[in-house]
Amino acid sequence: MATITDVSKRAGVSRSTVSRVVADNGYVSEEKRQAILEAIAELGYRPNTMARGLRSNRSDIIGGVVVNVSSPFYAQMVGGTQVACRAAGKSLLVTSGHAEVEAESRAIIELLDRACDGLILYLENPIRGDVLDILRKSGVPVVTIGGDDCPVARARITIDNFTGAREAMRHLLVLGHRRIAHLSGGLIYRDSRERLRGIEAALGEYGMTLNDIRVEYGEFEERFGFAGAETLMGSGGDFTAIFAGDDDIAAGALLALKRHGKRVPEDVSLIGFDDNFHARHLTPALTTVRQPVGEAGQLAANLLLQLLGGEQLEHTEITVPTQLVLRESVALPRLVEERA
Amino acid sequence: MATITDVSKRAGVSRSTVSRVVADNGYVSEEKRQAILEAIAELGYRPNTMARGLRSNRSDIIGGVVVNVSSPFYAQMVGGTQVACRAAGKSLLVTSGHAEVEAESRAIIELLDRACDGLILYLENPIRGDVLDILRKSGVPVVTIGGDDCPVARARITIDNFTGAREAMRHLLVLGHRRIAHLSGGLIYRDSRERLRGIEAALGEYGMTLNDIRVEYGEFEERFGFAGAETLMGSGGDFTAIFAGDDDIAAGALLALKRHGKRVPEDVSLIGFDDNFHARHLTPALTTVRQPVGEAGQLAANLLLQLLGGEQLEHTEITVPTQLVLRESVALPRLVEERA
DNA sequence: TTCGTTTCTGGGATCGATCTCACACAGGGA
DNA sequence: TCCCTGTGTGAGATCGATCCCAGAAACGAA
Repeated sequence: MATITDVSKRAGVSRSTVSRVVADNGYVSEEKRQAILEAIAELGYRPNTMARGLRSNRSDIIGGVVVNVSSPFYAQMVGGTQVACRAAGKSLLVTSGHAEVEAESRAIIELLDRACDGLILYLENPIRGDVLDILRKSGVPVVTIGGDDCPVARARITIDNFTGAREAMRHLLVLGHRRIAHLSGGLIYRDSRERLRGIEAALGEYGMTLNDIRVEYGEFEERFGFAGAETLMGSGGDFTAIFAGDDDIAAGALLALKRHGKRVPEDVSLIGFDDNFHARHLTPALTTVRQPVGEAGQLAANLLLQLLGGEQLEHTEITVPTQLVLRESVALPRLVEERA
Repeated sequence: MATITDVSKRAGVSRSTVSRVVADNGYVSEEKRQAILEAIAELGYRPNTMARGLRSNRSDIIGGVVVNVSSPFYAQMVGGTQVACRAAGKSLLVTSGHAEVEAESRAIIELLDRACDGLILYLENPIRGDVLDILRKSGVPVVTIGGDDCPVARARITIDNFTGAREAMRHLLVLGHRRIAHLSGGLIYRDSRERLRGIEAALGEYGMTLNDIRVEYGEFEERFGFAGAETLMGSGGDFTAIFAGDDDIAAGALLALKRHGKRVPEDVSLIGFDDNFHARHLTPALTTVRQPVGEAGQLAANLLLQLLGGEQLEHTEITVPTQLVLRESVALPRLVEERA
């Protein structure tokens, strides 16, 4: 591989001058600039990122941590982030945190070791104290998506789970549903808690509280949707609508409902959250709340790039809106009464 | 940040000795080793990856190119690769090639610039000549997944599209289907071509050729599935089964079939390819061919790691098997005759 | 002419590790 | 005694860039 010295010799100038041309700063005569560019082309010179990084303490790498890169949800987010990074000439190095403190900690440390210029974190746990210290000491700017408030984060993207869940719940309430069940992804997840708050808010508008509906807690997984719906039906089954914590849960619930001969939406209305890849492929197509995941990832990247550009955005918080997507899985509850 | 010199001073030894302890090679007395480890812990020393990389010409980064990181299919592959890389203490840097020559070329160059120790490439186009030269000159080991034969690849993972498609087609033929349509993802994709070969092979076993079935060419997209099925039905619709190029196409076709009042599988059997996230969520659940994408990604990483370990695997080729997954979308064709 | 400013260039230190080499010493074996 | 091998250690070169600084040249203004 050709080095900057090779180029400088070929062009008959010093390394400094070559460096100036490559970095496009400082004064260089047009004549030498041309000679250098020519030499670069002839030798196929590409600057050594390691050497550059070592000296300048920048890597042009943005580090990212998400729960799981292989899940479609996070993949979409990463995709959005990558688009923004690429446009700015940065590479994106992404790691999975698997929603475990230990893995998340290691992921952050690894990225820091790689001398990332900045980090985008989607964590499920609060950052461990020692990692927080290292992070703070490193001075690397951090943007978080979702997750809890992180003391080192200079900016934060929040997905509006609250409003999304409130809208979804309102939708059911407006149509006249009152006997409603919610299959929650579990209180350990901030997302779940936010959604519950949204549900509560909607109920409040109708003079109801969470106590007036049936709530089951589980995991963000299809099998919980199935099991949860089974439980609901086992114990009376007196409900006209199910609000699932996410689309996977909804898919499981749908299976269970069908197994019990319940028609959706004629007998039971079903609503999900996420608008993931298979929401519209379910039968009936699932009414759900769309999260603009890719946009969130892109926004996070742009905020980080601004920070890297020297802009001061202390504790900026951007909330990206969710959107209720009406499909076929929700209907008026009176259809149930008619059958009865 | 503490440097190796800080550690050496604190422990009262030379940098060389510290380096030996960190790299765990060469002779170091137990006494000094302890002192050094202590100093490392106290100072929170972490070796600078840039400096190390610059000197040793290794980055411990594996580079990957896939078509599109945000698609679930590739995300799964990347997930598998990452697991293997992590286990070996390597980071994975992935970029999207978007199935375009230009983007794929840039992606490879970028990874090379990052001094990746090795590359895993899932490309849709043959590598451009100039990139090939750079790649060759760099001496970086390359493993390809799918895609065309790549001259620089030291090993290659192939997903057995041929056998998968043959099995799927056989499945239809064994059940008695003869009037069959195939919605191909398009001849520009190697995968499509392989699948067509598989289809041909199965047909051959029954004394038939591709001319005996109806083939429509399009894209690996749901809307082609819809349009393709519409076309089929528009022109007579004399078929008892559709073999879709992939599950997205199948999903589109299913929509079109339903729209025309065709029941699946009673009126028309439908079979897909991929076993992607929504295959089993369709109604009826889709019979399809599973591609072990994650495993392929993992295998590729392991091969690359072997290469990095110095093993000679010139032109190794591993074919990972596909598997027919029987669900609900295929039935005997005679049901159609009965209705008629 | 002198001074100041702008333009242009190269020397050399520097980033933080690795790695080769020289050397010291201990313990055998001939 | 001499030599060899194995063990342990540090000095210093090196990787390939960046970047500060000194200084030259050109130009105009005073």
